[in-house]
Amino acid sequence: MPRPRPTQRQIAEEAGVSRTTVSLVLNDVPGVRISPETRQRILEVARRLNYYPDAAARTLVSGRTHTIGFVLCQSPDRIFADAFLPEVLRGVGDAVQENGFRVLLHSVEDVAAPEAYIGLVREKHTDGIILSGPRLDDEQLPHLKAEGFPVVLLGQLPGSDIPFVDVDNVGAAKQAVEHLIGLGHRCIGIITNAPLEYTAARDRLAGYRQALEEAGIPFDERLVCYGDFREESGRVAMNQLLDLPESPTAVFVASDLVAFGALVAIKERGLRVPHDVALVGFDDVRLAHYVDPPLTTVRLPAYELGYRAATLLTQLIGSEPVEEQEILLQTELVVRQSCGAARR
Amino acid sequence: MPRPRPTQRQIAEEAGVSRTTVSLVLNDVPGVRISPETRQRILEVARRLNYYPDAAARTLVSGRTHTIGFVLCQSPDRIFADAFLPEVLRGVGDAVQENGFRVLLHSVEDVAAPEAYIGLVREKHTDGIILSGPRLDDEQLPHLKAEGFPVVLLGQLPGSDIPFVDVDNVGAAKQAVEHLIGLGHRCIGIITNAPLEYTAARDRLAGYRQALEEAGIPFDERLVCYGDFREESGRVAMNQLLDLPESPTAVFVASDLVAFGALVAIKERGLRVPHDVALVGFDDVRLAHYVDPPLTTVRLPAYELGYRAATLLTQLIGSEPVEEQEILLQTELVVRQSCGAARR
DNA sequence: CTATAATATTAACACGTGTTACTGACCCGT
DNA sequence: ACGGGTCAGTAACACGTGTTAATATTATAG
Repeated sequence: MPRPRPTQRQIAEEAGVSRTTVSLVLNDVPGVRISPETRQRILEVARRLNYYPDAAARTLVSGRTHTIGFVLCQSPDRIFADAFLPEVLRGVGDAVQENGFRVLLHSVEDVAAPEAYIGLVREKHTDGIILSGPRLDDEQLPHLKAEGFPVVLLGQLPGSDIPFVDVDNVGAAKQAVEHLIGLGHRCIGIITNAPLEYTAARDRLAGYRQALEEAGIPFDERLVCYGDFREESGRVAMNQLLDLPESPTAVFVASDLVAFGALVAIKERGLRVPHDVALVGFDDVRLAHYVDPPLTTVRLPAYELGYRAATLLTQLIGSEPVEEQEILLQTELVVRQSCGAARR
Repeated sequence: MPRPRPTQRQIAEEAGVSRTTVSLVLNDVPGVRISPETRQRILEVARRLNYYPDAAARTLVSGRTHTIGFVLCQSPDRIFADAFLPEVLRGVGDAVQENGFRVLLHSVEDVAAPEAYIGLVREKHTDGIILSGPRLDDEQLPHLKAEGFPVVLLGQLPGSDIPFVDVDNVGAAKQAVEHLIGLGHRCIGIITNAPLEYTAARDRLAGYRQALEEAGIPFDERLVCYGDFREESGRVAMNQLLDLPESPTAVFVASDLVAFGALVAIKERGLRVPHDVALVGFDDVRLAHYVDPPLTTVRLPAYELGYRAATLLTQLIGSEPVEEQEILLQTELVVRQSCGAARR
């Protein structure tokens, strides 16, 4: 029969001391004087018995779980989020390990459901949570915020002052469009990644407008079309653009997936990329490297998103004074062939 | 200042009963008679105070965490595993939610490290673990097995009798090769997904041989080349095959990523797929749909892998008698254009 | 030699819950 | 009136740990 797990009591008995002393030694409590011999003896016994502290008991008495919750909201943009999830999780994992925390994963289908993820908090499974893909219709979030429970958003929630980590969508889009302008294009269209209810979509459109403005190119509403995460929406949108009397010579598509649809639409008309239409995408999905022609796009720092979010959260949990609680990460333009830069 | 979380004691006071009664009512303990009025009163107070039981206290006294660990071993085949991780995790998530469990995610860089994931178990964070990508050099696993700690492997470990869930690699490879044979090919090469130290690679090669044998096609060692997860290895291997005096008219590549490399090699020689060389891959990575020509491949049931593994684990934890503890999931051949079936 | 201080260790409480054995109260049949 | 039985509820223990206030022991100073 398997002997039971060793406890501090057993160590105490074998070492001939009280359980209190064992606890003090094992936790290396500062400001407490224990003789070196006793200390040594206890450590030896603990090692011999292969002692590990009981997480539940520790949590119960200390009130801290040393665990963070990673809440994954399965919105329509899940398709996009999925592509980066492994990288983001690696970042989160590395960060929490450095700080002695663990990760409780929780995916939520319907954020509106009252019991969505609140149990993680109320039952004290976690000391804080990362909310990936936060929604405005989230009923619970304001409560948590009000109670001072540590929360970090992966993504943004307009009008809330909850700490977040996100991509600098405005800057990234601006950079992409500037690149097209630099290649000599003056008539540049945009296909958004999603309807404008989504912050990311609005921001990327804003970046597009900023780039035009700074280059002195007038904004033309007809050159703006809307995607909805899915490939097919890109095909439809691109066809709209190509049907214009003056169709654009370049298009910034604010999502790689949508860009693939746009690519299909262009090919269906017998046109060529980048010769007839230059294309720049957004996300740098793995696929982007492989399509024909390889897609110029904006790379998201997925690993860093996770790493920074988890780091920020552990700081908040530790009540450390945190200088920046709203982090916008820079992106990187990956130039391939779809923009026409290579052929110059 | 935020008032403290309500406990059973507070409920007891407000309802004018003992704490024991509160516990009995909230847990709906069978075989205990409590008057309907008291019962009702307690439930109302609990609801009014927004009571949630404390997970740590519950775990401490019951010995059960209602949590499973998902241990992700980052082996060289991580590149492959990543592609399916989100789907697998969805499956795990759904299964555990149905059974009232949670998921503690833990990624491990170096399995050989003694403290790799053993803390999850020793500190009693979990009631059982799913080990994704188990390795033979795992020192801890035999101990856990010996102690009867519930473990389910996602993947196989030859020579161990630990419960596992995996893809039927032999059957899948056989099915793929049979398809090529059905299309009239007699000289069929294979590029493995990995060196033969990997069980999956051995099994897929075995499936290839079985298909040939049953069709009465002699096995030719020269038609076997080896990949190592990465694209580049596919390019090299395909070049070897194409350099043969009698080069194959069809090749089964036991990994999509490696197949992409093979595709490049073929194109570099000015040959065409499937006209000159037919190709079948393995995994059905998202990319497979997009390359030119779209890759015929074997689809892995990623969601189901996760779902079944988690379900099996919760059964083992509950000491339920489980009929099959070694589960091989069937795959699905996805016919696209790279195999030449479409043009018939 | 006594008063004070430093050192080494411990008893006792707290955390919030699950569970068992026990106590009253009440009713029934004789 | 009294033993036996159901009903409704409770006291008490257990789980393993962190932490504070107190105690025994020894050293130091006056």
